[in-house]
Amino acid sequence: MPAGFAKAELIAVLVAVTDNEPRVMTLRGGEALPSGPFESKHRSLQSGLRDWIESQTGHPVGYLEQLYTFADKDRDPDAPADKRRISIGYLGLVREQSAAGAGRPAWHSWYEYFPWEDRRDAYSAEVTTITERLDSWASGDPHYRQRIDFLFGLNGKAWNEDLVLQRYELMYEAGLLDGAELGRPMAGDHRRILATGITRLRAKIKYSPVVFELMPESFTFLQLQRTVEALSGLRLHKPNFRRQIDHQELIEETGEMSSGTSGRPAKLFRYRPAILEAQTLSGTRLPVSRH
Amino acid sequence: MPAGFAKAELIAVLVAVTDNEPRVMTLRGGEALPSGPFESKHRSLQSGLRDWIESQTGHPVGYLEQLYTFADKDRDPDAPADKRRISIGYLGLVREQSAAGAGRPAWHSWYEYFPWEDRRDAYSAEVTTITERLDSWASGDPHYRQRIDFLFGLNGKAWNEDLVLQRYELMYEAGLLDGAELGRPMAGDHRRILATGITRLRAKIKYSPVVFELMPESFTFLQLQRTVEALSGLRLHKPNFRRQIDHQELIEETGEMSSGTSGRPAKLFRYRPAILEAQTLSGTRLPVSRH
DNA sequence: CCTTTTATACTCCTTATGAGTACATTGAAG
DNA sequence: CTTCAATGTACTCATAAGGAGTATAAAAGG
Repeated sequence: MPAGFAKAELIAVLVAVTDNEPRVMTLRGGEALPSGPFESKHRSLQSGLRDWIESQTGHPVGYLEQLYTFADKDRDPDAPADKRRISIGYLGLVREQSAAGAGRPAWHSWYEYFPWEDRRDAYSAEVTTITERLDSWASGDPHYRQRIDFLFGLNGKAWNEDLVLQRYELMYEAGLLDGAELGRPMAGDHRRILATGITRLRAKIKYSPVVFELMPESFTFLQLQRTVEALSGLRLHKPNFRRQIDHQELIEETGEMSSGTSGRPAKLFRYRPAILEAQTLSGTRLPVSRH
Repeated sequence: MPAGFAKAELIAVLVAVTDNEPRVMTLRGGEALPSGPFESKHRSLQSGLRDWIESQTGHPVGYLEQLYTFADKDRDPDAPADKRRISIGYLGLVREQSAAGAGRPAWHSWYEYFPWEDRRDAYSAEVTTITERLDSWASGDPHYRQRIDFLFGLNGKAWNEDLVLQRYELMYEAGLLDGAELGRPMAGDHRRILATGITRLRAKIKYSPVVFELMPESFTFLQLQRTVEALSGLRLHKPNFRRQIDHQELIEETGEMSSGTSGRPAKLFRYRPAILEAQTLSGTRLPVSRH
């Protein structure tokens, strides 16, 4: 086979949020991400993947974007060099998990695989284990010390929820992921691909209204907040969250009220995709000169 | 050949800034981006590409990141379906253009290909041509009207320099790119790949210190500003640019002064990569609750 | 000496954001 | 029926960041 030919497949990180847990679609009892060979019948990868996902989950994919193409040699140590496997990863958001599609997919909380990424409540016991083991691995090297502090928010540094992949890679490098003690493993490099997806999504919710792809038609402020909290793994300040959302004019009242919950009923809102154009919220951080 | 095998190649958007112009490395007289077959000898795509670029340009690549994987069917209409070409695109930044490497690469300003993206000074004549032709294409459809206004900053909307790819795709859809009148064409879909690279870089300079990969060892504030202006295609407000930069503590004085220019000599600065950890500047836009 | 060009330091005002307080409604426990 | 827990909603206050413009300093060149 001439150089330049390789086995190509698609692999999907499909996310939904149910019961305030971010869930990812898995196969093989939760140890693999859905993937399949690169089919040639569709015009684009995107449209082909979209069809495939809808047949699997029974739900339309609200949002789909290319994540990353994984092709390093060490992902598949046994494969011959000229048949290196290329996986084109996609991140997809679906509105809710389905009962059962063709492949009977199972949805698992992504914190099963990355328990240390959930900082909504008390840190899990794993966190101290991790930092202790990282400490002994670094054995006083100031360069690694600084990196650990930065990635895990230690010694005065703030925790940054976006650094999912970098934390995973440090732990991998330190040999903490060989056993099954720290989070649930996955086949091959699927857990790294999942980490890539979480990283992308956590970054994205800050400057783009993708969260609404995960919300039902109408929802309360608190439901929206809980969804963002689930994704970011952080607790948010309620009044400030409200202020930020309605300052952006992304949602509007439906006129209905929530019911069935304890506490005072809340107004229901819906997303206003009409405003979608103005979405590129952040816009500029450059000090532009407007004359 | 079984399904799942495809021809894979690497393609690079290599950027340098010289004489206040953002330049991209090209082959074949400026009509193609450098690309090559997927070689299997390196551990990762990244390291293989890095070596290749250094041999081509004679300069080390300061920064290299994966851009996007292009695989749509219509990029190569003549190819049989089962031999679809997959191109893995990378964005690389080099410090200056070299005299001549092995492949005698030529550097062209990226505004040759996208003249409408340069808004540093008076808009080029092309801009009015474009909006007129888009207008007649949209022929009053309010949906397209709104999209044109948003993408090109018309009718009260602000120009957003990040929407390079979206503008290119709208123009493509409207059939404005068939001839050679609007910017210089490139082979195949290379111009779209370049648009993807520019889009990524323009977004990136806002929240990450990648600009410094394009700067010489020491530089003045104005040189830095001119580089950012070249990349973003915008004029910046000088005092505010200064304030923003030194507020971030990314650079420090070398102690030297600039010379040889007209006007008052300026202090020279250097980048402080020591602070690189704290780079993730933007950090949070979520109203986190810190207890 | 005066003009041009670049460098650098401020001021002013508005908006965004972190943090906390106060009060309103509901259902459930006692 | 009262109280409380849980949720919803409206504020205030202080600080930081950002847009816009002004003022002064230091060089080169006529």
